[in-house]
Amino acid sequence: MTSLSAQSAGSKPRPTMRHVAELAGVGIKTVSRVINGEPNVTPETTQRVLDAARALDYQPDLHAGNLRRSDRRTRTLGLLVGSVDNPFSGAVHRAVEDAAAERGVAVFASSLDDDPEREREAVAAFLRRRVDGLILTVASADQAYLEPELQRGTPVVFVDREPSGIETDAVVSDNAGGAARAAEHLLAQGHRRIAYLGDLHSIQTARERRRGFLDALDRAGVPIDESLVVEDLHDQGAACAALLRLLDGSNPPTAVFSAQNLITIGALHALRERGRHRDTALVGFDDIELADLLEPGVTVIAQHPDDLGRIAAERVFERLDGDRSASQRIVVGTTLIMRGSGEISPGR
Amino acid sequence: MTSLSAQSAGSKPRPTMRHVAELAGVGIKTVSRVINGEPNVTPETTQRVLDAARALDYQPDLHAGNLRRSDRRTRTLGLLVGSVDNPFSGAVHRAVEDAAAERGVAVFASSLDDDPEREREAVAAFLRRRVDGLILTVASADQAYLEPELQRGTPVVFVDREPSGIETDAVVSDNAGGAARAAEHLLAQGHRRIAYLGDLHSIQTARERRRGFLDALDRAGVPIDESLVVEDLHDQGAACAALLRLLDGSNPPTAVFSAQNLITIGALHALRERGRHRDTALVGFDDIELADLLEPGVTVIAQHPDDLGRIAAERVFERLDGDRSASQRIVVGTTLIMRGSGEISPGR
DNA sequence: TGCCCCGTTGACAACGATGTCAAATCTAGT
DNA sequence: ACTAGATTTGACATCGTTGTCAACGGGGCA
Repeated sequence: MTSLSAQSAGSKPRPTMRHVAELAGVGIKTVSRVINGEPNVTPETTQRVLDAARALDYQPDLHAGNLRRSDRRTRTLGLLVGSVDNPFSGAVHRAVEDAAAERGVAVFASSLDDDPEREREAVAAFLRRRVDGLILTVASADQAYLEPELQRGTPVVFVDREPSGIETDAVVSDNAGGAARAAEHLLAQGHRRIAYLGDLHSIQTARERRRGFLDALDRAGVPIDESLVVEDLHDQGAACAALLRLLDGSNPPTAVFSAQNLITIGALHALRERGRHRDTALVGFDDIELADLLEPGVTVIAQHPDDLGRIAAERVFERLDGDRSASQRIVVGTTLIMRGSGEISPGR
Repeated sequence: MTSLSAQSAGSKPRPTMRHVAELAGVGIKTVSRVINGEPNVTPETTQRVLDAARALDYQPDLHAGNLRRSDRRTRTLGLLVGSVDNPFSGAVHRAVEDAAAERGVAVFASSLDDDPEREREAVAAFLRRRVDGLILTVASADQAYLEPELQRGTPVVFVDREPSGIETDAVVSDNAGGAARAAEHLLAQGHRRIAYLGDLHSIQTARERRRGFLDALDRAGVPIDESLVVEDLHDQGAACAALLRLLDGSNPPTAVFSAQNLITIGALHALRERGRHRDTALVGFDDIELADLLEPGVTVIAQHPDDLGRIAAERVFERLDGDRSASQRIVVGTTLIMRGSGEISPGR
């Protein structure tokens, strides 16, 4: 007969160590020992416990254990990226996940959307869940609010963008260097009127890329036409519209540097729309899928998001393993991939 | 002077409600009331507690609370997708995240890589962390192992692929219908020799797409040339190689249906490599970025991963809110997007 | 003035697990 | 056969929080 005092919604209660212990006829601590592979349990006892655990489909409660355990590790990481459906973020995420999974660590992922408020909320959500470490892409102007958490020993590693107002590890692309490389490449083709299409000025990497680009023009002694430097483009549509405006102007650029993947896609649309894709050079920052199949292929300064993610995760685990050395700023290089669009000369 | 009995690594201890209570000069239960916004606390007491919490940078421990709380909700979801760096998965993930964030729920994301073992490990990792619900894309042949968890009342919703060996909610694309639509579209252009490039036969959606495709040919009375039906292609390289082989054969296809996004990209490479992209028709299953900028544009059967993710998340939350109705199988339609490649006729 | 009631507060047990420690059992050595 | 020492086992406190419940104090009413 089934018990009359069943659960409310017909759902069986979740088994605990106590249930397993009862069924196996041992003490609860012995179950704990078996589940955690601690020594000094006879093979027969071990087997009885394992059988009981299997019979009840017992799953240990990591958080209850963590509450009492001395290391206080939840084996959980918090990851904040631009957006989980952006390919760049996806690659970072995947690299972090791989490094984490290897160590039995699960990853909370959140999307930032370049919103400082989402940043704060995501971090708070991570901390309430007692993640062992944080890997963050940030949008706020100042991350000093993380200082107390850092003092408590929680590893915090910044990825993609550098921290401000706080001293901690960071893994970033060589944004200025990559942008300069793009500018130099276009200058080498003979271009002098190069448009710059950039992301929100509030984003640290966007400022870096702009700086690298402008510095390179400066070094080459090319005067800067302010009307060709457009910032605060945050999606394909805005980028497309901005470039259309430049192309339709009286003195259009002969080359374009688009400083982010979505902006590059918007620029590609604008060039096609005006039929200028074969005579206007284009170099994009960040690689894009299918760039090699377009005609012309899209020349890009490729970042290495997988390296960013992997290295950031490794920093976190090194810190968790006791590394107390000074915080590092690790710069990952970029790679110029020539596919055609960046090798168009201004002659026409 | 600083205390001599400081922390080992110079890290301050994490404050608990007890510390806040002490600093505010109140009982610990009063702190709990304030933090959780429970009624019956005077404004002055509330203020003192909030000040103390702020001063200590107190963050409540969600898991400790959950242990005692009656609802036993961790406000956490487990999401298993193909791979977090696949654009389709990214869109599903983003939709789930948005629905979850709205409710203060955090999301664990894991990549499946179509590996049954990873599936089991990811699910176990989720359950040890006591997620409130599971949204799963699966690779195993049978998910009966989830039955006990389902009995305990944990909502489990399958996304993208249907469950097997278990009765629960599922949100899937109309795979057979979409594949049939692709076949019909190519047939309508006059094609009779249409190649099928499919994913691993072990994947349920791959079998569905193959079935839909073959059934459509059958209905049209077009004989099936087995040599044109290639399965078990799991990445760009394999797809590219397979299509090259077909193109180099004595009787190449006049049209190609590529049944998955990576396969479509591999097919595009193969067609370019042989210079056949303007005379061989191509329809891909699943939309791909930049498909509209290629020449010809890539005709696709677009899925709606954002809808899949959003609806799956909604199902989970409805179940959590007490919905005990029979499990549903929700089918999300696909959309044929004509961009040129699918409208090439066999004539040449 | 005295009583009741309600708003406010805190002591205490409990959630599911692990660390500590002592009790029980076994082994071996004399 | 007896004891020392090692091995196996479980009772109990505890982690940070919330649910229960009782105590306290003040206001309103008879």
